[in-house]
Amino acid sequence: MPITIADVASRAGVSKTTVSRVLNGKGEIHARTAARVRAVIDELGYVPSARAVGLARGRTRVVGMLVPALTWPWMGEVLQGAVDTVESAGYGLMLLTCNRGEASLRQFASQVSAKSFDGLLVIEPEGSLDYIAELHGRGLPVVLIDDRAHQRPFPSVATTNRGGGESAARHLLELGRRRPLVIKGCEEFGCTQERLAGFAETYHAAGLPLDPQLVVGGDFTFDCGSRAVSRLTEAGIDFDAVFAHNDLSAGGALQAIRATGRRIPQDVAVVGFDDIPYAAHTEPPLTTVHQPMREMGEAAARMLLSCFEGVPLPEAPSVIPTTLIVRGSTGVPSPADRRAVGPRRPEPEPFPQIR
Amino acid sequence: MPITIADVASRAGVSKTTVSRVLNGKGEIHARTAARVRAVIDELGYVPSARAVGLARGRTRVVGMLVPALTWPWMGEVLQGAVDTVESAGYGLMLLTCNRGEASLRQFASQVSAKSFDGLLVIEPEGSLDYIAELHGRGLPVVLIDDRAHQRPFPSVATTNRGGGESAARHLLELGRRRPLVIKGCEEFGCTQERLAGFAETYHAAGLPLDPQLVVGGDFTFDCGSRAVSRLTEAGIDFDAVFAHNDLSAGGALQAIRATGRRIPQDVAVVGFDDIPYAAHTEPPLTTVHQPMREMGEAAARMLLSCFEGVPLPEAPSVIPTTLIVRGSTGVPSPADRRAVGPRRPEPEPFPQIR
DNA sequence: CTGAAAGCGCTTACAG
DNA sequence: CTGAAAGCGCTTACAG
Repeated sequence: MPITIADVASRAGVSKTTVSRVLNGKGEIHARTAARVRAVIDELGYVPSARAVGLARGRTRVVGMLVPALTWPWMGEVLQGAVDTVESAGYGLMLLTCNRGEASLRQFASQVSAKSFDGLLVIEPEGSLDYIAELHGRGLPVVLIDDRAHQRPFPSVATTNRGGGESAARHLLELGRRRPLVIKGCEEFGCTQERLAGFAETYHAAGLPLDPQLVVGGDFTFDCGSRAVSRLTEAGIDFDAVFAHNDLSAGGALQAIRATGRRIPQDVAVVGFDDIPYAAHTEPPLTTVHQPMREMGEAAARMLLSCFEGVPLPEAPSVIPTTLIVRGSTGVPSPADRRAVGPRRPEPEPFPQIR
Repeated sequence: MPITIADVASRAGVSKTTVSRVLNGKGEIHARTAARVRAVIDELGYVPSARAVGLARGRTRVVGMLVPALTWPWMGEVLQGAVDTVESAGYGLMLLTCNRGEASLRQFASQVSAKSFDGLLVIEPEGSLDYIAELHGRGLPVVLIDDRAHQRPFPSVATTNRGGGESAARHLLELGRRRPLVIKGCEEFGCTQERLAGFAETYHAAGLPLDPQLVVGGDFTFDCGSRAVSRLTEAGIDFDAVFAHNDLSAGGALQAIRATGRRIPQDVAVVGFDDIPYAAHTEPPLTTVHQPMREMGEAAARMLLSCFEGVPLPEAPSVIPTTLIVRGSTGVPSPADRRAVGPRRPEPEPFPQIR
């Protein structure tokens, strides 16, 4: 009983062709006819069936978004950016995951084969990068939100992980810290390498190459941060700063340092990476490198949408810079205080993090 | 050039009808014929077009999920539960938001009219509950993840907000706390009322009705928690415990209490609500009422899917209980320690919260 | 057990 | 400026 284009046509006394033309603004139509058709459309509250339009036109007006996990702390921001952009353009966003092993990759592949979406947004496809590359090769529009795209020409959005590492190093150097401890992220992520490289090079250039003992492995968890600090402290290896590759591990470091009785930032200054909401609430609040997650989601979605409009996808990554956010863990006394250092300060975005 | 059912049919030397029957396992088919068709399907890697199947069958095999915001700390868990369940059933999950005012509600409405999905999962529709109710009335399968559904018969999944408040109260009573401060959530959420009611009744039943001065408004933010504590402290109003309606505001309370030099839990015991990952990392770690967000997402998705299979949606809410998680903020000495109290302890789920 | 044909609800040459 | 007809890729009575 849902109303169709045929209902509109007969009620307006025109053909379905004419209704379709009014709907899509194609072809010349007598103003009076168009007005009449529009009136009927409004009267009946007619909306074309997405299925039928999709079949006839060969596209779905749906964007797929493949994510590794929905529970990572910054994932909501990326998603929000992407979904806002996609919806504003009148598209839908289909959420896809393929982190439940082989079976779920098959699921994903069959969604692709079924042509359930016109293009794909992908966040850090760990195991599936090759498959994604193949899809891209076969003509499916794909935009990555990832760093590893640097390696091959691939449409993607990235941030300045290396630059972020540099800014953290410059900040700690300005504070006179000579022996920073680096707590790395998972090795398999490109961002880990970049953040380390930027940080290490800056210290090296300042005549203070990193002590290899002070560059320790981590896995982006709170626990890896606190363990790293405890281990070095027990081993009697000294450090006067910490650069952790994400905020969670920085938070772990913060707690472990305080547990040993050292003061932050006087004895040890701590810098994280990400700027998730948690960073503003540690004790003291965490200085960190802000990643523009929401903006990256928006930019990736915009790229994909304009590709649908015929704009070719750029092969070089679109890079949105990080920003150093200085808080108490490196020296600002008041917990409420917060200032940005660097070329651009992100808008004072509201983080709607209630409940 | 994508291959269609016609390609498979001609290559297998049968009609499209037969291919369709093999695909869908309908009707009697000669074993040999079926095998041949299946071989061709595999050989060609044929997957039916979702658009065409949708149009022919009148359903999309897509579930819509309407969320108020993607950046709330527990949203990822709900989403993960829903998407896992939906994908395992071979369905897709279309993410919808309508929090950008009137325009975005229209966007949503038009997705509904376009019949872009077969059913809808809805999380706490603040402004749109009436519209959702109307859609449900018109026959769109809808499952709510919300508490307010209690009020009208509506298929929904909820948790024991009242019971959670009770368990918090019992725990604090056992610890001998007689003057608890309650930091409420936003008034417009049903959960706020329920959590307060359960807590207040339990204290009342123990002969210790709450002091009205100690029940203060809040908005689920970190800041509202710290402000509430500071304000009462300055006013010289005494309390020996805090029950905050979410973990963020409990975290704020925690910091403010420590800032005044009082010890936790010796001087003030603190209990939160939600059990987001943050709760395990406060100083001291936060005792809190665990909400089964992922399970709620899964349950809601399962309800909707079985409705597609013909099982009628229950009008009474499906309730998944909360669990009290006891940590250092009410008395466990070691930060690593954690034990569950109550009828059911949630599985020791891995929170994949890396990066 | 199998197939020709109509139909799902649109769009788009093609013809006028 | 407008419409009849074919087509998008499937499913489903209907007939055999």
